[in-house]
Amino acid sequence: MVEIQPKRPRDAQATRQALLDAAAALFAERGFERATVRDIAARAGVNQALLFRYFGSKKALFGEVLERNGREQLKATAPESLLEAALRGMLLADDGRLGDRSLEAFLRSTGGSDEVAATGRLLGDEYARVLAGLSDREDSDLRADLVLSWLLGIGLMRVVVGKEPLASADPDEICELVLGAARTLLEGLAAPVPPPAP
Amino acid sequence: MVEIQPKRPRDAQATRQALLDAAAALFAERGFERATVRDIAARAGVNQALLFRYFGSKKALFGEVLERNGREQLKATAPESLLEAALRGMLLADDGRLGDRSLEAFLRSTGGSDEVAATGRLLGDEYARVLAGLSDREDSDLRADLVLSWLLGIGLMRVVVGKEPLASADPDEICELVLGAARTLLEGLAAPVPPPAP
DNA sequence: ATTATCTATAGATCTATAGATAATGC
DNA sequence: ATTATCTATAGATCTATAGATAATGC
Repeated sequence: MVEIQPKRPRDAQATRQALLDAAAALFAERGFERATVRDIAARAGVNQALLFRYFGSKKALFGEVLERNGREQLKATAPESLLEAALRGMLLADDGRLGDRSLEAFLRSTGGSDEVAATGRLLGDEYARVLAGLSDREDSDLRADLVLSWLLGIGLMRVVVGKEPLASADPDEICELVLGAARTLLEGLAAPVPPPAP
Repeated sequence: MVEIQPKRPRDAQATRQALLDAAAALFAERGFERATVRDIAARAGVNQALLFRYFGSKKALFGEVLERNGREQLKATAPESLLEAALRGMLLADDGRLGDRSLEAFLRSTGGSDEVAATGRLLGDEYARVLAGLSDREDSDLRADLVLSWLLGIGLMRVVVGKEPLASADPDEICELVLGAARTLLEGLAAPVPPPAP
């Protein structure tokens, strides 16, 4: 299964990028702790010492991976589409798709170290701020946090834990259930319990 | 900060229990990987070799911790109260409280190993089955999974990540927002968007 | 005599670094 | 000459085990 790597020309920039890509994939597959620097370097097809030369430490590399991918989606998506885009990105994580592997990497790494959690918190703040902008309620920040929590929880159960039937459920079906409830929560409609029909 | 341990009488049962308690606390604080067997044994006030004698391996100990605490709450709570009980249990996790530390342990350990995730899946199945019983919809199992995902996501963001304002929010306020939306989701009321008021 | 507990250590990792080697640009 | 890349290894863990020690029950 080991591909014969074509001799790569000396190119610091390309090596750096290869390390970032390999790290993104391995962190997503195994989480921070179980993805070793040797595995990452091997997948990138470069020597393990270069990882430290270009990123300083494994934690610093993780931070760059998370920021890079996360901010990409944030900048590329309009606020009112962010919720659906983030949810669909996560629901498709299993496929060969790239995209929001950073979220998966984060979910598999949270327990690992406080610095990992801190990196995730920064990104979470940005997502939540956008979501809060969709709400007019005075507690919009809290509501946004709850919606964001739901997104991450669904990713945790579906992708990391593999809980059935959620793990195999149709993305459209999940979106319909989740987006409806989430929008209701954000827009502050109190989702009143209707009087029992006779 | 190290307490002088009173000489403990030789008691295999008590030692086993002390290890379980220490493990529950440390797994919750640091997650599976970062809670070392030496730390656990030290907190229990016993020798590290006893952990292997009584539980076989660190993973087996983790499994027992998770099962013991999780099933306690499941058995002690009526189905219609489970959602609120689990949510409140998690919201109070920061306090000196014991209770549902197992959930925290799980959240901090998910990335760690597939066996850890598998243990969590078993427990999740039981919770979800109870929640699904509250719903009459044909997709009640999926709806229950989504509610359970929300619970875990909130725990992840509040306790592990420390996302503000969620981390410091009043439990009652969170319960009001979450329980309303979750019940709506379970009971299958489609949370219709009301027509815009003039 | 039984068995709970402890000592000592094997064996396997993993991150990170110091310094050698070799490909490029001038 | 510069600098991208590689070799070799220090140094620090951590889980798990084999076998010694010592407290209890008969």
